[in-house]
Amino acid sequence: MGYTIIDIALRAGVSKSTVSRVISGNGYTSKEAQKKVLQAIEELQYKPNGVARAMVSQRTNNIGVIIYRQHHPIASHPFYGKILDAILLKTESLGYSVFVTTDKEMSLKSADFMLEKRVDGLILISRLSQEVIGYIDNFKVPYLIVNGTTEKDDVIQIVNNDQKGGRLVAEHLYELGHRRITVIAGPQEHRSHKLRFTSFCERINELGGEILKTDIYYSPTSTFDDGYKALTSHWNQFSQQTPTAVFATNDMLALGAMQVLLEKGFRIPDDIAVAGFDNIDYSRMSYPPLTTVDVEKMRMGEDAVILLDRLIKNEHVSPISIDYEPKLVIRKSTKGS
Amino acid sequence: MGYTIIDIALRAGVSKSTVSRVISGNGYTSKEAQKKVLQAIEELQYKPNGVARAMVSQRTNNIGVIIYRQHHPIASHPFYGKILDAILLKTESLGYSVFVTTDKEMSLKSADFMLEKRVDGLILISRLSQEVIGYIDNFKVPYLIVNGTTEKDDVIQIVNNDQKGGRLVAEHLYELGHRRITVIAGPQEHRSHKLRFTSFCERINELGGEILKTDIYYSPTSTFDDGYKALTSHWNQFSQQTPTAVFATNDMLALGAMQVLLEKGFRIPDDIAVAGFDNIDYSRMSYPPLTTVDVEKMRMGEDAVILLDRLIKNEHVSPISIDYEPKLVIRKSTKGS
DNA sequence: TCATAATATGGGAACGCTCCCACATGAATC
DNA sequence: GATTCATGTGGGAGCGTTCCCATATTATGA
Repeated sequence: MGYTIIDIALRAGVSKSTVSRVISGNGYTSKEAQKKVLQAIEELQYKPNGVARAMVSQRTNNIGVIIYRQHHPIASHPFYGKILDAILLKTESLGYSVFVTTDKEMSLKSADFMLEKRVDGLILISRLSQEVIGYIDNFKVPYLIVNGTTEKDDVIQIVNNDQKGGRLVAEHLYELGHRRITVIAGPQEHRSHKLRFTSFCERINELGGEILKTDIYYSPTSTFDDGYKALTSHWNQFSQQTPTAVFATNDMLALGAMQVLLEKGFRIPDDIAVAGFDNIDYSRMSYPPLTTVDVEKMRMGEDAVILLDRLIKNEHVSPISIDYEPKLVIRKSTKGS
Repeated sequence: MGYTIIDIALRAGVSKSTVSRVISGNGYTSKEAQKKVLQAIEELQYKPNGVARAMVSQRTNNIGVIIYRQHHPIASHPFYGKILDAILLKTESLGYSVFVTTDKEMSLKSADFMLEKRVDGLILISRLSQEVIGYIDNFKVPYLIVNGTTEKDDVIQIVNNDQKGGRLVAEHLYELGHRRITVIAGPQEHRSHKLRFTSFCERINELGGEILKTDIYYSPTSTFDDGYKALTSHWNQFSQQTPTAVFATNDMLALGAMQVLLEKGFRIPDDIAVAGFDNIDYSRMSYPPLTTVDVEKMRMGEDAVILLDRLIKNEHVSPISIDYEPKLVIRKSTKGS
């Protein structure tokens, strides 16, 4: 294998303790010793062994990210992938390495993986099962949850204010004069979809409008294809009493629905307006670009890392739950220029 | 901290050696001892310490993935993110955990990170600088390169056959009767963009056509916005001698260009056809859906893991370079239904 | 000049595991 | 009855660090 601290010590003519001190910067070392050690390190291209370090220091400087996945997409997911990006960026600056795992329903395997590898902390993304969370909670590893929920009330949770977002879309569409609105509601077990959906409907009611039961299309999953199917499978009904707007609880569903409408020859937004939620990258790339609600994905990931770092360092972390103000992003799918 | 193998030994009334044997399954153990040990493990919720294991076995069961990034997007990148997804999926089944890092130009830091963490192997994605590759090559860590290149000829490289793909698009557009084609050429330092671009032009020439120098718009980067800018910044010129087709060396550029065309009121494909390359998820979600060349992103990631695993286990790996047959995916952006 | 502090260095234990070796038992073989 | 072999067990070294402690040297101040 590679060189060890002892090889460096031998070559520099000092003890391994001195080498250790030079490398870590802890304790006293003479300029002379420093020079010799540094030179030896350079010559041998020595890299400290992180495993051995972790062994004695009881700190791996690794954090684990577990992303729940229902089916395939994980890292490349336009929403979770962004959060992951932010995590990767932020951890780098704090000196952590990141283990990324994904988790299928009910599996404790990914958690075990992380626990055995002894990460310093864990970031759980999306709706992991309570079983998994409970399991992780059993070990004393610090962790927090991003865009998911748990009954445990002492766990940091980072979420978007989805109620507020749902209301923003409702107000926007209502102001534009839409009175008959079709809603494509994503998986209602999922906190975000549920909140977006219910707050949207409530706000419409408050404003004096109404969402008809028959205008609500539920979708058990929330992909582009689901959005596409939601409209095509209800097409007869939909086309007979064409609403003037469609709201989907995330952008993917909205984009799928929009493709159906475009294929059928509807002009957007003249014939029908479409709005989504998440402000994923692709929402602005469609034609027309999609009106949506911006969720601060990057900030979620960043804050997750910052807070986890505090948790790991045993510093006090006061707010147990963080949520971000969503922002309505008006594009041409609801309002032509 | 948590329990150790000694706690288990004490509780089960055996020696730590026996516990170790039960856990690993190596060596002889009596049914009786097994039962006692397993029970103790269960009762204490013991998890073997991966760090200590790695220390003695000299195997961490971790592999590192370094993705080159020019600017921001990394994990969420529609192309590299997919490869990462496949890596994550495949490593799980082989028992590895994955460190993910990103690398800015010229930075050796991420490599150092991985090296110090003592990963068993490395997957390098995209065009990492030769400096970084050379640096990694210095240490004896097994590694391979996905969708990138190096001068070293003993390094496994997994790539798409971009020449073939470029030719496929050329043939498709030529067959459809397009004789005046605008090409948006992504960063030419990048192997893929260069090969796609040159092979496309060559094939057009072979077929008897010609790509005019003035119809080539170079773009130093390859995002949606770059595609958008490529057309808007050349708009006067472009609109005067409108070509009948646009080919961009990746889907993002193509989608950006397509948005400009749609904004300007062009009908696609009737007025102008558009083709991209990569078959990213979003290529089929645009309207009209984008004709493109499918690159087997998932397979690239999967094969990378399989081969790296062999490398790590010191098994023989014969083909030094793998490339995949690209497949033309014809959608409505070139051929209306 | 002698205590005291600051600076500098080396030795050795410890982290939690694996694996080698020594040893003990009982069955099988000669 | 002695020798071999399969089965089972425990002790101890070692993986490459960090960190504590002991010790040595030099500087500081009465």
